[in-house]
Amino acid sequence: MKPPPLYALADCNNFYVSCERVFNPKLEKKPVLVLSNNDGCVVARSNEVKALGIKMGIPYYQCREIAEKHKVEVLSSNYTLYADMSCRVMMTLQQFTPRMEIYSIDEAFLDFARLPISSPTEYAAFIRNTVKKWTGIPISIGIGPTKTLAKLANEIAKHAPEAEGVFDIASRTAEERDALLAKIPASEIWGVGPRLTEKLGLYGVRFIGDLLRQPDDWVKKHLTIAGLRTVWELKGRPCIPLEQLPAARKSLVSSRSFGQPVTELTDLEEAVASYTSGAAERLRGQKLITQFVQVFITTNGYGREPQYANSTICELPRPTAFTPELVKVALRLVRKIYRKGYRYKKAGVLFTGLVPETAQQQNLFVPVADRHQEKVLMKIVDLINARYGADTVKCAAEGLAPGWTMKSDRRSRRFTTRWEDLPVAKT
DNA sequence: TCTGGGGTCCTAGGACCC
DNA sequence: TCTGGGGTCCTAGGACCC
Repeated sequence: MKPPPLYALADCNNFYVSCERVFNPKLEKKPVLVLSNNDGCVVARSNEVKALGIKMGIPYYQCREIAEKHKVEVLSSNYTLYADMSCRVMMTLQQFTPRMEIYSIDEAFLDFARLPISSPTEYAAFIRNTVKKWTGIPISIGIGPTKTLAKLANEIAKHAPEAEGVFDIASRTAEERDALLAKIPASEIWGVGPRLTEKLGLYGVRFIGDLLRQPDDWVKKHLTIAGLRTVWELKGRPCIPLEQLPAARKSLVSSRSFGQPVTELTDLEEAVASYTSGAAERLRGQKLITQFVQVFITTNGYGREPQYANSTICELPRPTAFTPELVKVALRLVRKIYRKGYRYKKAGVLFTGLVPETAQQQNLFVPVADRHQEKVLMKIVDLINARYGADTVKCAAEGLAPGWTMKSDRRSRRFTTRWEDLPVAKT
């Protein structure tokens, strides 16, 4: 007999803040927030910061005053550190189930259905303690018969103090579950964002209970097929399967806002060359090659100044991950769309039509031997940059001392991935 | 003054074809 | 005044996620 489906969602609490605290215990119990790239927006908040009413995603300048008043520790994001910590958490979680989906940098779904356990709640509590002990990262775990319900259970686990970080919605009776869902705002549902919340509100649908009372065809009409799946999941009917293998990537983008507005083509060229080079390195890291290169540039959409945004795309004669070729194409594209007289805020490069490097088509006009040389060259460049630090070797087109780089004034050290940055226990 | 980056999926509408 | 119908493919835009 097939056991009934049971999913656990493990979610790291305030993940980036927790990573920082592992290596800087002085931050414990203090208000801490982490900013996005370019020190632009708030992307992680400790509970103390949440209590101050500082909202997720807002631009930092809108909360600087209150942050300074309450002596909030403000940090730039350190993605190298977070990615490595994420890896440790995921490896730990992996010990507890043969079937797991890494959903994001700080979340994983664990299949609990086939495990020889008598109490999912106790098992989850054990997992939670182990992750904390092995990695230093606090997590919460929600358990449910579908992924959407496990997500919701996780929210409950995080906010109900008596839950102690674990909540199992599957073990509740139908009445208990209905009573619980009736009081939760529809905006908390996985897959319901601000737009849909507003739209639902117009129809008087404010709580999950309201939504579950709507007939299927009403849901499909107003929320599309994705919304209908969500509603079925909320009713306990699994529609979103566990994805153990990450889906094949379809696109890869590298884009940045500039620390200061850029007006000159030469600066844009350097930025685009640099993003292209970084994107190409990631492409190779995933053993992919790209068929299309797209470049986009844009002025600051928030400002009142004259606006301009454009993008253009080029199909390559054959898919590749060879940096010099990609940079050459990207530079041609940025020159094509550049217009003098604007203050540019952001540029980016998008690779689409990705295929595995092993699936490469032969091309009559490009000798196989040349391609082999390209591959060897890129491999050596990647090795050097991995060992001696990013940008030890790079294209001249990327510039030497660019003035357009992003702000990152308060970044912590790369404690776990650079020898020079190893934490010092005592000096 | 200051507003992130990197993804996916769905739909509507136009182009095009027979 | 009348002005086909139905299918596919592609793209842009909108919505969501973290």
